[in-house]
Amino acid sequence: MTSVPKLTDHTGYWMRMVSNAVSQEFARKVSGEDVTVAEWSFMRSLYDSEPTPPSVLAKKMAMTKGAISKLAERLMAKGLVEKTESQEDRRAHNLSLTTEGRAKIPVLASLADQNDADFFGVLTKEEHETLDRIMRVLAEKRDLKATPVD
Amino acid sequence: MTSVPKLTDHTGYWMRMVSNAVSQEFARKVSGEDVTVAEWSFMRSLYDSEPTPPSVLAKKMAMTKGAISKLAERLMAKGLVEKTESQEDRRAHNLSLTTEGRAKIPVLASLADQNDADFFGVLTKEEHETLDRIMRVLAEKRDLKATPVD
DNA sequence: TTGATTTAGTTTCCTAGTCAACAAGGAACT
DNA sequence: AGTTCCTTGTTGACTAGGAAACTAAATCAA
Repeated sequence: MTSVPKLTDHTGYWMRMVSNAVSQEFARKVSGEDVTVAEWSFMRSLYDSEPTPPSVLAKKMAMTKGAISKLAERLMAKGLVEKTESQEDRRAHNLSLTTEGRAKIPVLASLADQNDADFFGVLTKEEHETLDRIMRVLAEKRDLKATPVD
Repeated sequence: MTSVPKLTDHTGYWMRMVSNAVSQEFARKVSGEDVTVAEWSFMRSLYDSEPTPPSVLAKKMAMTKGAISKLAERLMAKGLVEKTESQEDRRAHNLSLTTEGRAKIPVLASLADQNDADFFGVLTKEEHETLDRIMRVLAEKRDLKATPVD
């Protein structure tokens, strides 16, 4: 018998399901701070290297510059990010967190910690470590460096 | 020192990254058959239980009925799915694969196999089995039953 | 220095979802 | 039967992102 494999026969299927659930739950958590997952990712990336041009953020987050442009605009509208014109290059500008934006970082980070704990806390320490290691191996093999967002 | 955890400190981060890469690569593969990942998932779900009402598909795929309605319309436009009116309930109808749609299933399924192999083939057999098991445990704990799509 | 090419960022159009409002049929209660 | 409530599916408004066209500025080449 040559039966067609089921959706559930693939590891990718389960990973997508779990990953989506993790993201959705995290989205729910951060929505209390009036922020989306993409916005958190943007802000956390910025936190490491302010001020930073949009083009660098785009690379870091593996998003198009168009998407970054719109994301930055939303964050500026919320007063969490600000733009400063570049001196050297009149096309360019740099993005930074506002005081308000920076103040949110530890709050959001602790929600991220909490989310990981909520999902992976059911695993044994060893299982969790194994999972983490395998994910990093897979990312490494594919040369995945960016911050995924959706 | 109370430093803020990095994005990369969370297992969820790596999982989202790997999962997105798996999905994107699969999307690329099935696009050659002029089908999206959501469409594949829809068709494969249907394959198990034709004919089936949209409402059941929505549950199975964890999508809103609105999304299913539009997805079904796209698939009908492509001639891969067809609709038959229900006899008992004049609001309802059932969805089935067309002959053409059914013929695509084994092709797409083998692309799914290929995709899993491409990504997880770099792991040892034991690692792959462990990963698969952990994913199923996590899905089980959260009572995740549906077919994720994006 | 001027013309061509490259780069930075924005904007427009498209896709694919959610959510909420809706129409219409069915079911249940009186 | 009539009223109310529930269920089925569709639609429209909205959101978030990608792709590509576009603008303006910088760089490079002759």
